Amino acid sequence: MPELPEVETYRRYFEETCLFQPIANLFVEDRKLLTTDYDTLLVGLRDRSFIGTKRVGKNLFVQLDGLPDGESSDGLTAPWLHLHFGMTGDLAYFRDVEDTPRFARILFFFQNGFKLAFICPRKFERVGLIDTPEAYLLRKKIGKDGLEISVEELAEKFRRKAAPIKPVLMDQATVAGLGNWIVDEVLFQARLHPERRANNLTPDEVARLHGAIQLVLTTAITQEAQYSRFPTSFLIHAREWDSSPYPEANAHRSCPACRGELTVKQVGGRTTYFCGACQG
DNA sequence: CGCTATGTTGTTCC
DNA sequence: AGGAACAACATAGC
Repeated sequence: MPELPEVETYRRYFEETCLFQPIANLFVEDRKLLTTDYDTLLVGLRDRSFIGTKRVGKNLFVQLDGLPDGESSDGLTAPWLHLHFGMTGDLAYFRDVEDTPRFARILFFFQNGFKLAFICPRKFERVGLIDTPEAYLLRKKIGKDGLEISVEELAEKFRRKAAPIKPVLMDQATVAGLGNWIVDEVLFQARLHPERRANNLTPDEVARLHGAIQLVLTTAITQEAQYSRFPTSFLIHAREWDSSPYPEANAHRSCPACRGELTVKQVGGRTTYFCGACQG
């Protein structure tokens, strides 16, 4: 699930549940999930509290109390926790042990008895301490957030990209937060073929694309990324991850605009849904 | 059993 | 050098 709208939903959930409670302990099932070694992470978290959150693209940053932003007095601590949800990550805040969700491979124990589970079904998720979100984003070459980028900035990113527009939009350096299904939805809403070359788009097409990014992201966040609640004009329903007992039927779901048959093919190495008629 | 998967990264090849 | 293509990662679910 975790593209930008899901991570934004997790961020709000985290803010509502986990702030201003000292941390007592930490459980990590598999240290491969950590980007900071376990002992350093435990020392950095214990007796501290989360005091705020920030999100850029699919990255969630959580600020810890006790140290000024970006400073590390003893070399063992850092003031921000970074979480990346991979393909299947999720959060769950709970108190009773019997409510521990499946795949809760990382647990933060608060001193008030509540716990935060970082649910990691496929172990593609990552957690660790960082100095500052800004330094992390720079190091990882992550571009502007999808909700923040301007049409001019987007056009500039496309200017020298000969690749198909789909992988260019998937690249977090172009714009942060768009993943496979959102890019398909954005291209459908903008009525652009996923294999159009990024540097061949007209200014009007770039403007449409920018508008579609805003539309899809804001719609998804408003619905808390519950796909079934999205407007019927959205292509997402052709995927229907949660409700289709017949996968082969999905590939032949019709276009929400013209009711023509959808095309399903690999573009940029990912399964891509589009309407050849509407997105010609 | 075989296939696919919402993401990122490292390698290889131009 | 820079970019594009693709395999690999680890596991679940169908």
